[in-house]
Amino acid sequence: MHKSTITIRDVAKAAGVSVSTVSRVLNDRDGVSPTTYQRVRQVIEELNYASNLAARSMRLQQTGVIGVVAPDLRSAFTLQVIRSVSAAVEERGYELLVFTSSRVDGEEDQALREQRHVHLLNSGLTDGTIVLTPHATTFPSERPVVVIDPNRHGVEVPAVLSTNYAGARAAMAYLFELGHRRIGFVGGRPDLQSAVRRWEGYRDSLMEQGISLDPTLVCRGDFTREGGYACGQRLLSLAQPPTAIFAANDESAIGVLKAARDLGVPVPQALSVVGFDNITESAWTTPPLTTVDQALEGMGQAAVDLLFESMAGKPVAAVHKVATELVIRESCGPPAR
Amino acid sequence: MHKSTITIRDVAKAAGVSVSTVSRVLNDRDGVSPTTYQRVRQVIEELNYASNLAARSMRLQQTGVIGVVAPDLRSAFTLQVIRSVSAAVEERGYELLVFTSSRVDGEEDQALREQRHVHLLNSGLTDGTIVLTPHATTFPSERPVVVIDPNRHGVEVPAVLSTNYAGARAAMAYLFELGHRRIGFVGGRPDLQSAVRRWEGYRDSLMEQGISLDPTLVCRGDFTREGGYACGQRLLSLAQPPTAIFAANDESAIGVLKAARDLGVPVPQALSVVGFDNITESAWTTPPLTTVDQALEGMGQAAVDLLFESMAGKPVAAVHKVATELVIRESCGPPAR
DNA sequence: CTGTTAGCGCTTTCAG
DNA sequence: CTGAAAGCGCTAACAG
Repeated sequence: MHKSTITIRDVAKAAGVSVSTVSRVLNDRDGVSPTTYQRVRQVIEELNYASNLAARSMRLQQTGVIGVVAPDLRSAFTLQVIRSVSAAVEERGYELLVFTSSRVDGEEDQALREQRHVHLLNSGLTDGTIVLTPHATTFPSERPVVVIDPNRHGVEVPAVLSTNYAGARAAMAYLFELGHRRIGFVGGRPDLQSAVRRWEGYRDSLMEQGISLDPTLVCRGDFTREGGYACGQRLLSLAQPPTAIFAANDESAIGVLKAARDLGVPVPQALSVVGFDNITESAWTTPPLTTVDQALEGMGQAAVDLLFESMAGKPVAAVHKVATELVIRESCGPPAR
Repeated sequence: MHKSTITIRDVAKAAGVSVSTVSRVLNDRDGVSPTTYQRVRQVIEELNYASNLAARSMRLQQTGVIGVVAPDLRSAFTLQVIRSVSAAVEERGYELLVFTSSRVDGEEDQALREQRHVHLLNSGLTDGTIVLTPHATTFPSERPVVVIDPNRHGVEVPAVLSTNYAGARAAMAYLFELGHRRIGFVGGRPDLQSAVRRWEGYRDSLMEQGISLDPTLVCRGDFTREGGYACGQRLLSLAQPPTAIFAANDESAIGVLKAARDLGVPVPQALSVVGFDNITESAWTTPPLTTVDQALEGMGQAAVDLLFESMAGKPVAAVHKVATELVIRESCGPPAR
């Protein structure tokens, strides 16, 4: 069933030419007579030949493939960024290869895994690689590497980040404007830089309004729906529940929405909810979620731009910030009298 | 910045041994003295050396990597299957490489692209490849290939399918049981086998109940939310709207749910909705969606099982069917009076 | 215009 | 136990 590999040599033999001629035809190099070209092309077609990426990449520096190393395919954030990277990469006529490292053992292992995967790709298969939400801060690699939303400080390769702090401030400003004073917070994993920045935005906003931080209103989630649901349940069961909840990402916010629904708390009448990310999902919730748009498309695009500049040998900025913007939908209103 | 590639030769030189010795150490082959082994290991560590996948795979037949070729990363179906494949692959200690071919030009191109990607992976990089919802029916490949939910008939490699027809029948039976007689249908793309089978299930169920098919109640969607939304709007705007809608997949059903909400039609009081797939999302809709569980996890698992059997040289079944099961949540009820 | 040849980095006989 | 050498499939000089 599985045909034994057809190599360039087989093609050469069948066409009665040398391998180099076939190679020239394959790569559309000059210096091949039209007659020969035709014949070789035909044989390639007949034999259903396709060149071997491994061999090819070992000889060339260019492969026309960009790699992506993603922690796992579970989160909507990851997926949407991959999709935007995919679009940007294809626009440039490159292909995309994704390596997943879903098995999350420990944080240390995670970083090592990321590095290994980057090497695996960048040592020949790909012309450059983009790493999503990496734990590693350094990548020994022969080809350019760009990271998106790194989890730790001090990353030694170009990074694309969004304005997490400013975005959180904007969300809070909106809630204040509506009249909310008692605002709950559903945080993300404290080991993630983005989660920390959003938390700081929440905290500082309160402070500026002269509202003292109430620890009972802060719940530590984990960026998942389930986590958000649990936090929502806890916050809404308080003797004095918040009139608004700012969730550090949309998945958490969706969990809060569900908790509110299960507890019979109408949104936005009795509770306002704001998320962060603007994943496509958030436009489809009931009610549609007001959230901080992280321009996920923009992040993928920016990362690809940085990567190609880097591949072209140009010096690139160490950090590229993508602006956030509040998207107002229907999950917020003034506090219930 | 980008370190010049460190090769096995560099390691050999630094350790004062030959490349073959280093190779032996790398692959934990016998016949290396403990002293030498230690020294080489240490140098590898110091130089931060990692072997080159391209070169390695050119020499070996085993790479420890399984490939996945996916049409695009847009649909939840695709993603969830990839995730399940990922889990099953990792369980066996293999890595996963995903090639996406999002650019959908035409159907023909799609098939060619799939074939090219399979070859690219299977010609050395991967030990076997799984293709999701392929348009191609044949895959010239040197290594095993297994497909999941092929779009066309007559696929020449082992395929994993779910019982689409039976699932659709089960959904319809449930609606009949609740008392519905006027049931709308939101179909999928007619070029997809699964969409056709679900449509047939709908049609035959009606026939068996002695209900003649009303073309105005049938709307052709495209398996997307937007398509489902448009269909929902159309069906619910009918002079005599259906009391229930069976959507050929969950994404469409979610679109219908939104249309109902926007038109002020309460679900399940005035409209029952059933989906198909049971993507994780469907448990989080308002109200939670009753749907036909396609055992997406099971499909990925089954495909990986088939692939490994095939890789081990065992003969495998041409078709592996995964059973569907109706999951009853809160989107259905008896018809309004 | 075309063929010969030398590697890319790696593993694996085959000799020491 | 270790090294030299061949070759995986391919491309890029270098000669004809």
